[in-house]
Amino acid sequence: MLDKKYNASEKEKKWLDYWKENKVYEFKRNEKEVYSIDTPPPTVSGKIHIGHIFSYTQTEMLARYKRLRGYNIFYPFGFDDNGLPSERLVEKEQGKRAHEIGRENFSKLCYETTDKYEKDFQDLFSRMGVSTDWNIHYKTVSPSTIKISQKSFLDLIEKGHLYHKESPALWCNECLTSIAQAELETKTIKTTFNYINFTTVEDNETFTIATTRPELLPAIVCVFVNPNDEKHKHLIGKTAHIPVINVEVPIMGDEKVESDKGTGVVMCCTFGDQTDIEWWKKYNLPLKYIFTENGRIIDSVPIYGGLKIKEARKKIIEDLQNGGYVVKIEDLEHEVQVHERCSKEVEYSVMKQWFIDIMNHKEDFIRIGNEIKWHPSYMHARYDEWVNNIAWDWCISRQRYFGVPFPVWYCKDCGEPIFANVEDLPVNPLVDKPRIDKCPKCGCTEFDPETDVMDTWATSSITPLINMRYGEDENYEDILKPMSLRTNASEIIRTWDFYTIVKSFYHFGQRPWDNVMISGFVMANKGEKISKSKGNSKHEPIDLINNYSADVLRYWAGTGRLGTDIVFSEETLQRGKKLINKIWNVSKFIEMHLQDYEDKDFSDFEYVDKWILGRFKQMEKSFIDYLEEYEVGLALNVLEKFFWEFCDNYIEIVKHRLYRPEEFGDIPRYSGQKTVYILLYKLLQDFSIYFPFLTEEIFQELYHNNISIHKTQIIPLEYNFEKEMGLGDKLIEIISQARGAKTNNNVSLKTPIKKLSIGLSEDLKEALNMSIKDFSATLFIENIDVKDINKDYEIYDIELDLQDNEK
RNA sequence: GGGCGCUUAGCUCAGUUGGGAGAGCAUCUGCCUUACAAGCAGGGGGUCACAGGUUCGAGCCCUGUAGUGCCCACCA
Repeated sequence: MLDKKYNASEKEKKWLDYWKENKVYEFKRNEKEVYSIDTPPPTVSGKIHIGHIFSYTQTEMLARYKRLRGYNIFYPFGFDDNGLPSERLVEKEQGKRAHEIGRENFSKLCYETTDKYEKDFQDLFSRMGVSTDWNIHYKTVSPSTIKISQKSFLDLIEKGHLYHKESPALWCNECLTSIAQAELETKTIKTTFNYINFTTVEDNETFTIATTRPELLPAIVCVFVNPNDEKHKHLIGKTAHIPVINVEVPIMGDEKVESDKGTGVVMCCTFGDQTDIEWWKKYNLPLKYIFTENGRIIDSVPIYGGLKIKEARKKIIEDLQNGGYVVKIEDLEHEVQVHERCSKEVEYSVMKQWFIDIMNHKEDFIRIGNEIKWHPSYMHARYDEWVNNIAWDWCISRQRYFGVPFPVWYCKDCGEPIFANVEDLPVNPLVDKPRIDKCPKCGCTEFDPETDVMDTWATSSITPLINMRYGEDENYEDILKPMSLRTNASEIIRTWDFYTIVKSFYHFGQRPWDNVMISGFVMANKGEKISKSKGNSKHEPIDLINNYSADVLRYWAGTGRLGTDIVFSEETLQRGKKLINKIWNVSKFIEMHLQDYEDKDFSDFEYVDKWILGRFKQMEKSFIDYLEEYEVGLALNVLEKFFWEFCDNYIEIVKHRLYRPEEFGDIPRYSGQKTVYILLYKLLQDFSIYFPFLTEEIFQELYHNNISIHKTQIIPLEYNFEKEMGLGDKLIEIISQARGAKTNNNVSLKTPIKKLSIGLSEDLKEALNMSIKDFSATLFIENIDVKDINKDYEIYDIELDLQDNEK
């Protein structure tokens, strides 16, 4: 028998052990169709906050739904322990920078630290009831992942989509590495807008340029004006003299200059921004690179060499002012691009880097985006927007330590790259040697290893390949090309989703998944996103689980609409707690009345039973429709609404029949038993998506016809009770009004109704006749006076027996 | 400045082809009813952000404005 009260913490532990022991969520190849989910590997350097719980749980619910629909679920978890975030975590824990610790030791520390955090993550997700098979989980830095990532690299080399080139790249002089466009964030900073006078060499005409970055003057290679700018176009073709540093550069015209921005005259430096790079390429301008990799001016620049960028800015402004070249200085607040990992302003560097070709295949990436079904559909536009506006090939070189090494050496003499053989992977070029003993190009016998490591996203983007064990003897390539579903929040559409599509297209020429499901964000308050920097995540997931239970927290995570932000709300948790309590109580009630029940073929249902079965069928259709659109929250809405109606109306009606067979008859009682037997089973199945623990406990106690409720299948009801449904709803309205009459008289609902005078349509009269016993018992009616009318129904008079109340 | 969302009761949120404005919490009033007082029944509470437009009819469709969120651009 079910306990009087449901003890969540005790039961949740019990079923976690049970599921593990019985391998309920184990993935095994079988004849069933596979449904596969590519779920985001959380960064172990971060903390799991309720935002993660929100989106991961929604995915998990989908996995449970598909499992109940008979699919073989391939649902692995991964951990992202790769790259800079892990390095920064270790540096923070050690209180030292990576280069102080040394490459070998530092990598070791990274492995140890990430292992430790992974364990915590795994425990937390398990506690939430995540139905993953931990045997197929992966991490983004492990020998097998490195192997697959290097294999991916070599495949792209072979296919000609990867190239090594000296080219301007975004550079972070805090992290001392190049970064990709996708790793940029914007930040508002206060700076000054400096108006500086230049002169023409030819006729000594003064003109003014405005810049926020005067320290770039030594890097100036050209001055641009718009050829249609009446005020300035006469300058084109002349030569500009740059004050203080005393160099002369040409003045040229380009349409891209906006005459109403600043003074309408722009200096082009190598490099200050994206436009500089465009012009540098377009007009084949010289390269004057003036920054060191750690953010200083190179020594060869007179006066300013050796200064930090901001010191140089200050000094050059002073020098310009002293020379009388500064017209004015305005305070300015503007957005700059910063590295998302450290929030420091980025610069541009020019060095040899590995790039993946993006620009030549944008149309293919758009086409693949069109082949994927996006949930909700409007998220597709964000993907298109990003792909259409991307301006760079993807730089995957990082001048860091902890990451996937490039399987590459370079000839010491001619620089020819020597690639590792696929069968030797994984390789670490710092330790391993190339197979060949001399350079095929120049014959030199010495090689330098590539010291860079790959961008984190270069590996994260192949999670489908990691999942399918790409290129291994035993693999899942046959069932995971493409995977069924990718899930993530909207902010990484541009990175994770996009890069995964790029890789999948290059490796297989096809989409990586059929569907993408995008979740919303959890807000701390209205209009305030939860973020680490604000420290506004007030609730630790583990505390919430301990205080409320995993099922309750899952309820919160399972509310709301896909892709829509929600505010964390303790009231929603309370609501979930009440719902769970209600499910428990009604199950106890049903269990009590099924003690002598034997399931057998029976279709002669009582009228009211047909009504509730019909209602369930109607609800279940919309429940399933929502889930097929990945709307777990909306599905829960309709389920919950039905459930309360089931309790408050149907159970209240049927209980008399269940309690008193001598009064109602054995067959009507059996009809009620069969109805609650079927409906509780189906309700438990539907709720099991949201409350895996609670429903398992009840299922094992009442039905136990399977090793787990999570291994059962949802099979829609075949009954067709269209007619009973509509009329039944009307009868409920009448019952509700009669109950209202009692409440309005401040008497108990048990108070007998002496006489109910009511007018009914023909249909309703028939319906009432068919359920008259249930109807009377529910309302404690002694006498009904029924008239014929044209409309559905009308209550003329309710006469209550108020004697008890008057004493 | 651009793309895509959001704005509905005091709070948290639903509202699926345009026709009834809803749920939970909070609040008020009753009720111990052979599952459940962590419950049951009932009431009050909304110019559906604002302004126009289309339509017999708009929370829903169109245009604009404001606030807000994600992403991007803007470093002249």
